[in-house]
Amino acid sequence: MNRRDSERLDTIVLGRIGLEKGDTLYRPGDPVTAIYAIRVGTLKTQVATQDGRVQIVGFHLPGELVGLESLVSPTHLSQAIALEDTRLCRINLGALRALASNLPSLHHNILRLLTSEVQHDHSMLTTLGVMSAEERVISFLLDLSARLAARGFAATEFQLRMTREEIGSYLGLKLETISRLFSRLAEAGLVRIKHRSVKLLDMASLRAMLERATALPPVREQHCRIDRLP
Amino acid sequence: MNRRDSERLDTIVLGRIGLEKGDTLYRPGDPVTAIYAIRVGTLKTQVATQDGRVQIVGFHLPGELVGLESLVSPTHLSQAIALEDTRLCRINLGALRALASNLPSLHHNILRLLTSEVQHDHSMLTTLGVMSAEERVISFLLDLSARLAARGFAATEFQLRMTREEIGSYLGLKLETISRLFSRLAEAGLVRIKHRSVKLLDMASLRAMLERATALPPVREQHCRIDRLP
DNA sequence: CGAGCATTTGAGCGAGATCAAACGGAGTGG
DNA sequence: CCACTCCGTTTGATCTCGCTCAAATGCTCG
Repeated sequence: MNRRDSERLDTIVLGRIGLEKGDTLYRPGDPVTAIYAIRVGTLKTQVATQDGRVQIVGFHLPGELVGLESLVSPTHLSQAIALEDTRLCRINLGALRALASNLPSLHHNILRLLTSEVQHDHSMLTTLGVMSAEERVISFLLDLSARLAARGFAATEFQLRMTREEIGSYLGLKLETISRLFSRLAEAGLVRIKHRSVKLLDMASLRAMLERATALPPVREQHCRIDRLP
Repeated sequence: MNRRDSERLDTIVLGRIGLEKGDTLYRPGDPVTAIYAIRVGTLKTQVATQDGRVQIVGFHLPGELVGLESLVSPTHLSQAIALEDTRLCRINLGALRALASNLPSLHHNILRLLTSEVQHDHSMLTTLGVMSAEERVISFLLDLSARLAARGFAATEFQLRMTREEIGSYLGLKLETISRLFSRLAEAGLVRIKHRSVKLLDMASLRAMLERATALPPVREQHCRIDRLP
């Protein structure tokens, strides 16, 4: 999105919202009237099952958007909750739609954001589907690090804004498992984790432990009829 | 999408493709030139890790679209493979974009399809994150049943087009576990499964075993201050 | 009819869950 | 300012569900 588009985008910002830690931005069933850009703070989005089990489907950092997946739904299907005191821009959906229909690049960007959401979800499905607990935790730390770095924050030293239980919910593990694995990684000299403050000491080794598992692979041989990958 | 739009859509169909069982439609790294509508047959889409572990992220039935998540990406990030002999319509992406910019309802529909993809992925994340193996298998059978019914096929009696191993990859389980659970559900009189042919005998009980786990909506308390400015 | 692959079933194992207890830090009220 | 309390975190002991390894059976398709 170029500067001019950004300026026109500013015209559809409805207002600013402040949330305190624990506040809900929206919940399942709420009518969808806006999407949100995070100025300061962190949110989680989660879906819940009838019996109270919760799956956290995303953590959202400053500079990222929230609520995009509800773009065309009449009501929200997930719940967004602030992990700390947070300030957001509220972006009017109707105005956004109107503007987008006159601004192909905006439309294209919305599509791009949505598809990258899908691709992130696919990588999370891979994480939950095939990775060991240790790999999931490393993958979580590296993902957080990369996203913070992309926003201009330090890549190797940061504060966790979520509890062990929330990390566990996100990764399909229990809080004790998260705690144990943090301890084990620290023992191995790969990280230093005290409470919520994290320092990644050996990014290379952490990445190496994932290379076994991560990465959307390069091209494979040309013929059809590959029904099993090596 | 109404009838007139559908007719205009027909004008951008590039051609028809036939795939044999096991053929790859596209693979990671391929340039994205089209999306596909399934006329007859079934596909799986999967992402692979460097070391060869595979996560199946979707099964795609007749009448559904494939490749939508690559809409704005220059190259594919996943691989699509036919599970049986399959015929598809190839939809030219450039033409689709051009048509969409003159046809707001088409644009809206594309967004709707993408967001429902996101929501399906969120429900899969919940499945992988919090459900037991038995719940996952039931959820898989009911999802398949519902999607087949939505396309006019029988809801309680159908053929599986995928192996136990593929079901396992989709659900984050091993093939032996799938087989054992099929046997157990059959023993309990809830289903009849012989090889690839499935008959759901007691949908009510199956749903009940999931209700514990599924469904999104209960509202929680907690206030949201939408009008407090930073 | 035979070969190869998918499926079923059994036995034993292990990663992660569960149960339990102690510790520590942040916020609150005296 | 300190003590108390609450909650998040750490760590240990044990258990269990789903995995691994193994072998037999049965389709499917050439």
